[in-house]
Amino acid sequence: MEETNNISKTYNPAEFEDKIYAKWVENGYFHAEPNKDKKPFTIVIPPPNVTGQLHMGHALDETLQDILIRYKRMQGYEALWVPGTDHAGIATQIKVEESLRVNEGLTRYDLGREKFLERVWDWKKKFGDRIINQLKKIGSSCDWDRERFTMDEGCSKAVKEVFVNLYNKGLIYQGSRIINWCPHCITALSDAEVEHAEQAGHFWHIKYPVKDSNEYVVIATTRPETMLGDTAVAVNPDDERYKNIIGKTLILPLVGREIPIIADEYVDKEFGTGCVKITPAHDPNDFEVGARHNLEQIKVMNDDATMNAYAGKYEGMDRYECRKAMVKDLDDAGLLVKVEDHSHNVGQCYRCGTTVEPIISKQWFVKMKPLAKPAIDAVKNGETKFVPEHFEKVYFHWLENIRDWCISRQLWWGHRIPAFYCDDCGEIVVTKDDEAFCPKCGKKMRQDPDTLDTWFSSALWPFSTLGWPDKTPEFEYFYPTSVLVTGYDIIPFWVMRMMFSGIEHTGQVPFSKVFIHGLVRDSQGRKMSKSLGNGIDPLEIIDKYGADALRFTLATGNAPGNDMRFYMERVESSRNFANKIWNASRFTLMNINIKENKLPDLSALELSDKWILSRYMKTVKSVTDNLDKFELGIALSNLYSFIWDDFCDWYIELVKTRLFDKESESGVAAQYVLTYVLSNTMKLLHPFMPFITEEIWQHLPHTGESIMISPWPQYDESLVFSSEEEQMQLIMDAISAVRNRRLEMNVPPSKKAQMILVTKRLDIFNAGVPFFEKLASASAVTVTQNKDSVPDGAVNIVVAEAEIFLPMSELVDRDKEIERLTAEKKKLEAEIKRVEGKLSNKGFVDKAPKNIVDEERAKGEKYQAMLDKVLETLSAL
RNA sequence: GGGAGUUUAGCUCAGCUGGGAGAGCGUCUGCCUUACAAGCAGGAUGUCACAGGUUCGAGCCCUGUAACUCCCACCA
Repeated sequence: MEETNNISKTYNPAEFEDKIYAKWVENGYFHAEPNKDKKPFTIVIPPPNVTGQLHMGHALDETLQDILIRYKRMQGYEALWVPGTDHAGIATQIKVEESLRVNEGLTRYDLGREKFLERVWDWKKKFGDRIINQLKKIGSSCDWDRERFTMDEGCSKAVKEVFVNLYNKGLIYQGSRIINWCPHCITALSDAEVEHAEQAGHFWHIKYPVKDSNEYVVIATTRPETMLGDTAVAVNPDDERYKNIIGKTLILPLVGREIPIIADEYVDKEFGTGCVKITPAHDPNDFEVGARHNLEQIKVMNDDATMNAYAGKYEGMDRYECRKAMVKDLDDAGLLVKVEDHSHNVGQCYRCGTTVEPIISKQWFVKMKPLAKPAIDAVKNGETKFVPEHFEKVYFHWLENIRDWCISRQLWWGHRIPAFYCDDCGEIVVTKDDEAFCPKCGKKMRQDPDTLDTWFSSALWPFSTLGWPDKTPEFEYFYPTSVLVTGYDIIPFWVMRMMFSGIEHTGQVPFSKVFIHGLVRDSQGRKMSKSLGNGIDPLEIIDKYGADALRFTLATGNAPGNDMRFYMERVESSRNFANKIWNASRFTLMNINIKENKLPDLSALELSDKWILSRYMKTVKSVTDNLDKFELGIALSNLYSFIWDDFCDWYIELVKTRLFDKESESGVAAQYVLTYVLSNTMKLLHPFMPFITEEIWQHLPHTGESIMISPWPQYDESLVFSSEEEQMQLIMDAISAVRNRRLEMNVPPSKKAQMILVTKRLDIFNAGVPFFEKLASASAVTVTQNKDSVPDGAVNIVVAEAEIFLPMSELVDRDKEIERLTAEKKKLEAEIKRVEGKLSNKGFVDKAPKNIVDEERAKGEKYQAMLDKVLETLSAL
């Protein structure tokens, strides 16, 4: 990064972003090592799925993390950002199967497990690399030496360690229970992986005849096909209507099987007919009832939700086909009493949208209650804090209502379950070893064919990536991590599971802060999705507007945890901001010939210098404070207005005259201040817009290799000049007032005018003379205490502490002037009335803080003085 | 059926512990002022959803109402 003042005329991020990133990587600035002399600051990336490419939500997530990590790095922390990707079991397997089907007409079974997995690894390589490249384009300062993958060797080791430990503690068990089954993905799902959607359905009322009698009961069901697996009908024991038939036997229609009528508290007398068919193999409640009454469990479906042999004549039909056929048969048999419309919630697979089937199945589970408790406590006692805080409620709600976690998946892509079976004697061994021999008969054992829920490995990510279960120096130093940055939609899947896993396996919470952000939506507020085709590719935005503009857009105008809308006008305005910075820097470079970046002696500072330094210091403070509070949007908007309004619109304009005379003492001082403020402001902006700030910083006089490893600006009280700020404010207000009047009177800027400023505060306004000349189109300025020199009929402007006259009597329209002054008078009187109202309120004067009361008094005096002048002018007319 | 969030300028949104309503975009007026027309200067636009309450003082705190959004939920 050579030092030159030749900086291209227009802001063109494509010219330097990639080059700068390559330099950063080359110099190892992103790399972190355990370092006793520094405090660690650690973030592990929420690993993007290797299913495809990054979307705008990722861009937001990465931008926020990069802002935090760069900020802390500059503050002197040993800042580590661990990058990586997630194997995303179901999601990736579906993608690869789909591509196999479309491109080659093959299924995974055609290839076989081993060959299929090779294909998935190919896919992983391709998309994993693409994702890493996208991360780099955004500017992410990840430690690429520590890039991880949820199925790499280390993560696999951690997974086995955890599985075996939990198994040995009795916290992992195998059992036959009702789970959510996706017939399309052919696998079990956890509760979190099921989305519920309201669906229009029916309530079928069906007669079940009582054996050896003309009696019958009527049950109501939304899933008639499951009656093939009914093994009882239940009524409430207190239901008078049915008391006398408890214990009798029913003939299951269409099947002919005999089933008992049982009594169970579970049945709600008020709902439906008060009789409930019990299908223990296909419904979680019925499963419980069945268990209490020792009922047989008859599973009537295959894994793909077609009916099996227990369905008799319906065998081979799809579940919905079967439903239709059965309803018709029941109707034909006169057993269908009525059909009601009924909308109810149906579970759908979160990956493919297929309606899940609750089904009995032998799976592996994690016992959640003992793990949930400490995870709840850790947030309750503040060891881990959510930002914004209200997301803790979501977290608590999940953990407090949690049921055991089904972790086995009938997929090929994922961590193989480390359990081995002996086909001869049925012995089970759970081990970290890759193979096992039966402890009883010595025979080589068969490994469980299933894999683990993707989230099982993601749950270990904060420590598996740092070397756990080994006590590596990295683990010892960087763990627990500092902040987790993620979207609120992923709290139940991931945040919660990392929490209880971290506490259980490392004895420590995995992170002390959880910084939650919202979703990125399209311009109409809709979720960006493939099916709607409304997604915007972050890379396209970067190509066109630059990564800095994208980052600015994502980091601004939004409070933590809230969703945001993304649209091009916002990106354009971000790019315009970058362009503004670019040009202000170009101006600076064109006007300095100093070689050092330092401040001149305080004695050399002029009013405007003190003003901008003071404003700058306040910006340092607000940006730092807001970053510490995760208020990135506020921090950034403070910087925006400091740069654009204070630095560009005022300071640069104020010092132009001095800069024309580069060699003068005043000109040199201006160069130093200009350079100092710009360069340090670039530091404040660097976490948000890393590329442009580096590019500019490199061109300015500097010490050190890169802005990204330069120290974060410190707040320095000695550079806060409050009275100069106030003085400058009065001058600026006067300038604005003159500009306003001139525009009102249609005076072109090219027409200069004499200006007489009457004030009692010569000390304040004398310093403003050059500024009035430069910025208020004044040809000659007179600052005086009396009105003697004011010609008759001059244009009059009343401002705080002064009255300004422009001798342009030919432009003054007496009637209009009276009208304007009357309006002014009204306004001032209203203000005075408001202030007086407050001050005459005894409660206010007595109870309000003194500084507030004093402020009001001062305002009152100021407005009164202005009103007096307005009245004076008015009466003269 | 629970729970959360939102409601502020034409649009999109800020507004930190209560002390005279803000930004960006759009719009209107005037400017090619040699850093920037991706710009400069100036202007207009708000019963801060509604109704109560607390307070000297409420966009902000409390209660209730309405609308929208989201999450959770085994009434068959």
